[in-house]
Amino acid sequence: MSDRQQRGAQAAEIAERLRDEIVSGAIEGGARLGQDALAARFGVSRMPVREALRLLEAQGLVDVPPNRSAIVARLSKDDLLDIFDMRAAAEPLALGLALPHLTNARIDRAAEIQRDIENAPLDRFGDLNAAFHRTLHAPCGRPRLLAHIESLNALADRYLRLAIGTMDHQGPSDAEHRDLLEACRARDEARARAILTAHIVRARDALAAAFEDASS
Amino acid sequence: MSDRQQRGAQAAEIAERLRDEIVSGAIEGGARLGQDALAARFGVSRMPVREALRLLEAQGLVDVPPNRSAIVARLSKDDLLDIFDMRAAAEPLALGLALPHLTNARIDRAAEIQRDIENAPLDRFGDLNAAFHRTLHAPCGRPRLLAHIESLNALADRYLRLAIGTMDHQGPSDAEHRDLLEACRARDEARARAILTAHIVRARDALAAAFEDASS
DNA sequence: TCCATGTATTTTGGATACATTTTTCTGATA
DNA sequence: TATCAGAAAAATGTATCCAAAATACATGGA
Repeated sequence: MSDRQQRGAQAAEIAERLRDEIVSGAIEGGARLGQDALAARFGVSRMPVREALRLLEAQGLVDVPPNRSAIVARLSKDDLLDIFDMRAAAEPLALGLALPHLTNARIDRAAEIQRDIENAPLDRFGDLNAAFHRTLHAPCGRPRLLAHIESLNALADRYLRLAIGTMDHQGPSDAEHRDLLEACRARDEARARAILTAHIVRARDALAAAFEDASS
Repeated sequence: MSDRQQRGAQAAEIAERLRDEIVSGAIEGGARLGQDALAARFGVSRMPVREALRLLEAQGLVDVPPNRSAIVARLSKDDLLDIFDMRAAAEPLALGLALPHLTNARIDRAAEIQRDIENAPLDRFGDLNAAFHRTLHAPCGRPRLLAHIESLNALADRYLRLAIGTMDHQGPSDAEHRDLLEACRARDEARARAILTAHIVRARDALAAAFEDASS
């Protein structure tokens, strides 16, 4: 860990870098994550590596069976449905709670991120999309709920990256984002929640179809 | 760890015992969980203790600040709302997904647990209540969703134990459970979800009121 | 009396070392 | 050739050791 910040942050740093590699697909599902190999790679002992693996396990990105090497969680259609249905339950809740505290300035910030999404390269879509929704959800003031949503988004990103480019997801998504912003500006909670739910459900179905194609 | 099962299970065992003590209130919010003290108490080194604390942190039961002692998460009304609103989002989803796969035999098993609830002493309510709902949710076939709900139930139990006995929660809860079973027998998804949502929201409000009283 | 500063103690984070389990490799046998 | 047994190798789980950080405490000053 060349640029390690300070004592007590190594595990978090390792976890973050591994998470990026897993989410981006650089490490594929089913890959073995040996503690020794990771320790050597990051230049630390196995101890912080173990903590990092536990963190990733708690987020559902790796599986850590006792006495065996950690394995990157495999992708499956059932898992995809599991994740996206949880998002469809959690994110509208956060949005609805945030709406009364949502300032116009913040909505403008989200709109700016949406403009970035429409211009930036595809491989940045995951990050920017998460930032867009996070901007709208944050004022809900529910730390556990927000952490849960972040965790789900990391899981969802793996499926998104698989399918992105192979399908026309962008067009509908951009339109839905703009509708969502409009409903937020009008402070129309019911409509905003409905749009967000439909947004996630549509993404779920599109990705599920793309995943089936890719698996066959 | 006198009765430790086998290599690799110590951390999980310690976490489970600590979780029971935290949920039951034997250890109060804000209490310091020093690694050395816990290691001595369980007769192991600090290493499995550290893993156990990480597990509990992932479940939201303890806070582990860097370079400082872990402390049991404090209870607050905001946290209570956070937890119960997430339950109200997640559990009806699981129930709705489970309903098509729910057998009459399983509904009968849930009804039996409900009878136990009505007869058993109050301090068993948390466990039995969780078992009741788990029985109805399990057939949804969504491992992540079910794990999420279990985790939320552990957090919710802390608030339940605080208020139980000081309020008349049992009567309404029993009636709602019976209504829920009836809706399940009729395979009426919309009604079952509505009852469950109302059940959780009512518990949330009752506990929030009881918590405010206790805090004042 | 209260607050600030410096020191000593306590406690955590990480590295190293050892024991146990799992995995892999070898070789014999059907 | 395929399969199974056993041994060697590798990897994990735990204990112990050392260093860094935080807390507690004592001392001195306003």
